Amino acid sequence: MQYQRIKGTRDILPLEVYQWQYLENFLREYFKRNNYKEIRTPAFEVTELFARGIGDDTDVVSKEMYTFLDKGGNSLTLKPELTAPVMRAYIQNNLEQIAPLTKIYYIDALFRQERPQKGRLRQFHQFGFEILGTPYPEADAETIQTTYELYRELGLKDLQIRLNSIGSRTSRGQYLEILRKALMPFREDFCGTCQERLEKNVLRLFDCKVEFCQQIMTEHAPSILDHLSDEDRLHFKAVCHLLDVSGVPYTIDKTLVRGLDYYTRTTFEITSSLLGAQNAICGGGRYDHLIEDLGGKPTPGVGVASGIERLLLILEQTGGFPIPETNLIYIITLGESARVAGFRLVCELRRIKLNAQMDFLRRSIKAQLRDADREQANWVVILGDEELARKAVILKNMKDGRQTELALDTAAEQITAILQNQS
RNA sequence: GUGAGUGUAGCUCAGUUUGGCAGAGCGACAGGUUGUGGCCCUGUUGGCCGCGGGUUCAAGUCCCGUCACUCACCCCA
Repeated sequence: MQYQRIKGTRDILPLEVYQWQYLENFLREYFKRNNYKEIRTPAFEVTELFARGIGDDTDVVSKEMYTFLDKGGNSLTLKPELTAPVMRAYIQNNLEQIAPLTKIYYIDALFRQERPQKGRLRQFHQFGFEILGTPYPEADAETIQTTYELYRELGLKDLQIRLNSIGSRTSRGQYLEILRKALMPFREDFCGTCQERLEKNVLRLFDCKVEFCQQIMTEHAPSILDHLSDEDRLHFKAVCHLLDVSGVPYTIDKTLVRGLDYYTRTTFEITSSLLGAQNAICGGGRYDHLIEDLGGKPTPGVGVASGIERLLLILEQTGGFPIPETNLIYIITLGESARVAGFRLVCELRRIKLNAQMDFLRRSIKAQLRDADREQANWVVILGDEELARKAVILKNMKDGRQTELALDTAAEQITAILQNQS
């Protein structure tokens, strides 16, 4: 048996890696343009960080983490999520001392031990960004607007933005009691998992796909939006207004509850019909207590995380990738001494920063040309013993097939001149 | 953790119903053109039919087991 990839991981092969590079280049340029600075954190952290940050009772922490003991007996975990590590770095490095407001982004690999399916992997990648230091709705609105605009620039269409407020911690606590009380009378009518949810995590009842459960919920579940504090309501209205003003389309979905414990007030999610059952391309929201929960000074924050594999899945279907340019100059040689001269020419071209390559398989001219074509070379240099004898090379344009003869000694300079002339 | 589907050439898949020589297209390689790519034509290469056991004169095909992958549930990006 050959060695195999670990379940839920993927090889990114040479022919598809340009898609990743295209996206990564775009993201770095986009974030630079929007004045976000990159942050990179280690691949693993102490397990405690995630238990505290994400919440012990969440699925991510309770059953999906890659956790192990190091030789010192410390419990460490491959990061299943990025906000908590970024907050740890923010606190540990006193970033709040540098400026009262911090805008940071990241592109990174994450690990969760789940059953893989479409758009879900055990090692997957996210990019995301965070705005730290402000409680005001402008930051919430910028987070959503910036994410939406990013997708729009990539050419994505038919995105649904779902927006909700789950209130501050106090008003949410009160609401959860009201919700539980309102649903208790129907306890027996719910499906098995929902009966458990009623005990452990009432908010999740909104997610159930069983029709009858949904019917009970629409008929009898009070909306969180009716139980927000005045401050929460004003904040939410302000976020909506700013989105209206900036032309970002959204729908308020009072059933949207994010699965991580740290969220307060604003939560949102953007979905695409081009994905499978896991149709969220990103999710995010406000977290006003996370930093203090992790031992920092009370600092409000808001942010978003977007799945890179899911984004690529969409771009693949919409033909969102530009064709990569090679600018390859392929040197074809025929004969022993021509091969040596050709090698020299390749080196010379590379020295002046041109993309040059020669055949290493000593193939026929036909095979070398076929290879040049496959490699999408724009130009081919043909150098056989015949040409060598008269100190010349043939330069062939692969687009129109025309050939000209150049002097071997000055071939590199002449090629440079031709390329410059052309563009 | 639960459920369903699929495993045959490098890739995409026929062949399984009704057991009887292991197939196609694409790709790769070569020839058609003494030293000229793509298009076309011809040929060549390429297989533990996922793995193990069973039934049978005979198994890719039927039976049992097992592994892997995919999709879905839970939950999330």
